Amino acid sequence: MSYTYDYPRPALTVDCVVFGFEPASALKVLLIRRKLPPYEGEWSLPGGFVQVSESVDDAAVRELQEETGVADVFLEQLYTFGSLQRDPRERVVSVAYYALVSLQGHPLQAATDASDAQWFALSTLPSLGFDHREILECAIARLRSKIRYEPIGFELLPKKFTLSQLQRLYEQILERELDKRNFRKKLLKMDLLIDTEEKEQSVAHRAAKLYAFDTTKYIELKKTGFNFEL
Amino acid sequence: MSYTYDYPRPALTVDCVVFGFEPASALKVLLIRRKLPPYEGEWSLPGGFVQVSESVDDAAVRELQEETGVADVFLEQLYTFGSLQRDPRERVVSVAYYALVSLQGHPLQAATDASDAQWFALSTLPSLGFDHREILECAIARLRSKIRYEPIGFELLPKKFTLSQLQRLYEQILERELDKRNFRKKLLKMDLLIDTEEKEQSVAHRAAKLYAFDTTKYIELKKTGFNFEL
DNA sequence: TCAAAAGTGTTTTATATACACCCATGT
DNA sequence: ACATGGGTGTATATAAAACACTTTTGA
Repeated sequence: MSYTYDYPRPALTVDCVVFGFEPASALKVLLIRRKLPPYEGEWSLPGGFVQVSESVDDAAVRELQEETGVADVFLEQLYTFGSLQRDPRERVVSVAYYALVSLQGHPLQAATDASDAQWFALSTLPSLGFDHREILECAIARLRSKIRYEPIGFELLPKKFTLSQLQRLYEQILERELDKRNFRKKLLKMDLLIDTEEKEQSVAHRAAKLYAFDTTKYIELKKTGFNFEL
Repeated sequence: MSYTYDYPRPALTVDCVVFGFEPASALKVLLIRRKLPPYEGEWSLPGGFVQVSESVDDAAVRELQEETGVADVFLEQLYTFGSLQRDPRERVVSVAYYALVSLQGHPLQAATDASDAQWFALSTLPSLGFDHREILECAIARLRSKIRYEPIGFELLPKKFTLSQLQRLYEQILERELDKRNFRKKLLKMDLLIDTEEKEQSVAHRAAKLYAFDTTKYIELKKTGFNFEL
């Protein structure tokens, strides 16, 4: 690697695809309305410039907090988008991240200016500025494949959840129906769900048991070669 | 996303982890010896600055060609390393790539200055400058997981190869022994290998059949939901 | 008492694993 | 004729898939 000191550099940004799920609703993505050109008034992913004084990961956390109020969530690097014409003004390379949040307990009003941030169901997305549609598709693909071999789905649910909520989440992300008995059998067999001894509240039918994911146990099992697979 | 025009920007580089395999030898990585500080004289991954006029992908291709002479190979983005103290001189964010090359037919002498590029077996790596060891570990992890569900192993073999060569490649990457009969059964059942009707040359034992991977057929099958899994 | 979702087992089918010998070729 | 790796099949165990009814609860 050879270094030159003052040379023209691409600008560096982060963009975040924030997935939110609320049991009994659809999987959603958080978008913000742009206040400035280009694409003024259009929807785009939250994001912004990486400062020289912060790591790229930190920049993603900061932008997410600043633009949407979302904090303390699962956030993972997705892919870096580095083609030439991504931004109409100048050369911008963007490191994309995806976040998973449970919509029970992450109200949007925490946002700096919540009026400009909004959740959209994946089926009714508006058109997006820049190459953000492509970034979003990339994030959906990652979520869809990763949820099958890592227990990241739980990040989209409240700490205590029912098996039916978990199943509906998987069905939405994988876009196919799953067999209830086989799904429960497989999950319970892993022995990674803690029975909280509590039940769902105020439902107009038999109340379901609430479970919690046993993260500690999962980490232990993983060390011994265990693979979460669904 | 808000934009400021002239603000201090991190430098942006690409780094490439080039894996090479030669049947009957070990999996190797291509390193170059640094001619300039920092880490002068030490080994590091090939890489360099991203120009404003080229995409990040193109920068990776270019640096690989310039520094090692390697061209026309499988090259895929790995991960972006964006922590603060990666480079002792200034803030540098690096987009890492990994490449897969068959050592039969990619002689190193094609390099601009081959004397400074060298293949190392994974078991006898020198210490590396920057955070390149971490990048390398990340690439190994990616290769190890991806080879199980995408047919990228063939990129490390000559176009025509024997089943034993393929098996030894998998065994090295996965770091465990595989059963010969089961391995062959599984692969042949996928019906993605073309029997070239040729045989291995000049070996001191029964000559093995040479196969070629049927990329066209794989692409077709993938569309219909087929999954390469091993 | 009805509606709505929770919860539960067994059979069948497919896939993964374990395992040992003969074959072809060059020296 | 011997050493070296090439090539092959079957039996067993494990996991996936298919499938329908009873239970609980609130309205």
